[in-house]
Amino acid sequence: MGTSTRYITTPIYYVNDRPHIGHVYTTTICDAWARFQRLSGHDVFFLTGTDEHGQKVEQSAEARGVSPQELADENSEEFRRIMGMFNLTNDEFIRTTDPRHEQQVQSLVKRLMDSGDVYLGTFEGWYDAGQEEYYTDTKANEVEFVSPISGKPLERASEQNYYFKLSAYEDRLRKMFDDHPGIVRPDARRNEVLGRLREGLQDVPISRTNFAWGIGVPGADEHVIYVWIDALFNYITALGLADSESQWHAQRAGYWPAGMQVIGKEILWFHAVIWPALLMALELPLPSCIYAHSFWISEGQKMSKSLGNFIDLEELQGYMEKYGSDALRYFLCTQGPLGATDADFSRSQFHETYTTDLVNTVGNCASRTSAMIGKYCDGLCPADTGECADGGVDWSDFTSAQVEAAIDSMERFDLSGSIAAAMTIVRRVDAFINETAPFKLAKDPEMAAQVGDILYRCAEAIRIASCLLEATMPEKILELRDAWNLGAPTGDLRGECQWGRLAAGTAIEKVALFPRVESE
RNA sequence: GGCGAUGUAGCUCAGCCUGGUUAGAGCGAGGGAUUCAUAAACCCUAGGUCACAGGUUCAAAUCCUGUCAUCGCCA
Repeated sequence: MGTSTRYITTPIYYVNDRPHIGHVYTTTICDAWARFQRLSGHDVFFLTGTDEHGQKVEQSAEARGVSPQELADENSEEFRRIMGMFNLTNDEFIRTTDPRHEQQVQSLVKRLMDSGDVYLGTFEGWYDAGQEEYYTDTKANEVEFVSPISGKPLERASEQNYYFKLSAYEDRLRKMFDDHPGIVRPDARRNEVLGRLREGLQDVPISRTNFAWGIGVPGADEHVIYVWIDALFNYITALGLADSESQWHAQRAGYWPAGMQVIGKEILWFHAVIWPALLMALELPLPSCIYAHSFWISEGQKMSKSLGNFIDLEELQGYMEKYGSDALRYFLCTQGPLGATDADFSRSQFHETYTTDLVNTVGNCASRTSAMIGKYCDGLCPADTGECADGGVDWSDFTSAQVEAAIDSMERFDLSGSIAAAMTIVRRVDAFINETAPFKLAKDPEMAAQVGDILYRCAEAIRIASCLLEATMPEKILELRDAWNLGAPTGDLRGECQWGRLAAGTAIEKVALFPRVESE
C-alpha cells in the first residue's frame, strides 16, 4: 500500500465557549484517526483551532472590560492547553485572528465578489432595536410586532449586506449528493440535508454592519464578514490555499481536499451545504466526507447550563487521574455518539467499560500470557515450532482478517468497529488459552515445546492487536512495547501486523497494563 | 404546525426491507467449575405483553392504519 496524504479537520472552536467534553470528544476521535493513519505510513495533516470573531466575542469582551483580542487570546489559549492535556497531536492550531488567515479570507471573498458569487443586496425586515436583531415576517406577526424582550414596537428597517449566491448552487449540490452519497455522514444526517434542500435555497448574507469585531469586506470596511464564513475558510487558509506565495501554501497545499471533516450535528447545514457551495464557487475540489457526530448526554440527561451537569475539563481530568488518559480515549472512541443518536456519559458505564474491556480483557490477557512466558519460558519469547495444537485457529489468516477489518473500519471512520476487530483478536487469545490449557501442559516437562508453541501464538496475536489499538491508547501500548521489547512503530502497520514478526528469544516482561479501579 | 426517525431482556442494541423452527448478542445479575492471570478467562441460567390498539394473513416483532412516548430537522 502506497503512502498518501490524509487531511482531517475538527471544527474550530468558538472562543466564547468554555471547553467541555464536546470539544475534547471531537478532537480525540480525530486524533485517534490521525494517529492510525500515521501508523499506517500516511502523510497526515490534522488541523484544529479557534474561531475568534463575531458579535458575541465583542460583547463578552466589552462586558469584561477587555478588548476582543485579549479575550480571544486568553480563551484560545484555554483550547490550546487541552491539546496537550489530552494527548492530542494536531499538526496546526489555527486562529481566525491570525493575520495569515485574515488576509486569505479577504482574498477569498474578493474572488467571490469578482466572480459574482457575492453581491451587495438589501435586506428589509422587522427590527428589534434593543436586541439588534431582525425577525422574519411570520415571526414578527407571531409576536404582534412587539419585541418579546423589551416590549417596544418592532421597526420596519432595512440594511445592505453582502450575499452569497447559494441559490445558484442548488442543482450542483443535488448532483453532489447523487454522485457522492458518502459526502455527508451518517446517512440520517444526509437525509436531513436532502430534506431541507428540497425546500429550496435562499442566498445567505455573509456580512454584518452592526458590530466591528471581524474581518472587513474588501473595499467595504463598514461591513464585517459574517463569522461563519470567516470560520469555514479556516480549513483552506491553514493550507495557504488563498496565498500561493506563503510558506503554508508551499508546505501544505497538497493536503487539500480533506479526507475527513468532522463536525458536531449542530453545524451540519453550514458544512454540508454552504461549505461545499463555497468551494464550488471557488472552483476548489470538495472534501471526501463531512462526518457529523451526535452529542454526549450526561448521566441520562441532556447537558445544560441550568442543570449544571456539563462534563467539563475538571470532570474529565478526574477520570484521567483515576483511570488514565488512554482509558478516557478508549471510552470516547468506543462508546461515543458517532452515529445519529446521542450517547450517554455515565460514571457507571465508564467504569464498566474500563473494567470489562481494558482490565479483564486486554490487560488480563497480556498479563496471563506474559506471566506464563515468565514461568515456563524463562521470560523469553518461545519459538514458533508449529507443533502445538492450533486450537482450531489458523492464526495467520485469522489475525490478518481482523487487521484488514480494523483498517477498513478506520477508513470509514468507524472507530468502534476498528477497535472491535482488535478486541476480537484478544478475546480469541483468551479462548485459545482456555482451550489448549498451556498451564496444565506445563506440568509435564515433555510438553515444554508445545507449551512454548502455544505461548508464542498468544504473544504474537496480542502484539498484533496492540498495533491496532495503538492509535486509541498510545501510552499503554507504548508500555507494552517497552515491556515486551517490541520496538517502535515502523510506519507500515500492515507489515507490522504480519503473523510471525515476533522474534523468538525476545525478552518478555510481565505486564499489568490496566490496574483495577475500585468503583464508587 | 410540517417532514422524518425511534420505541425489542436491568442497560446498549441486532432482527423488521425479502412475514413462518422454542425472539437473539454484548454488558450487568445469579449459580458452577478452574487457577496461567489484575477474585481475571471458561461453563450454565436469566422466563422480555417485541410501546399501545386495531387490521391484513393459514401465520406478524416483521406488512397496513390509528394512538401514545421520546428524539431530530424545519416553521
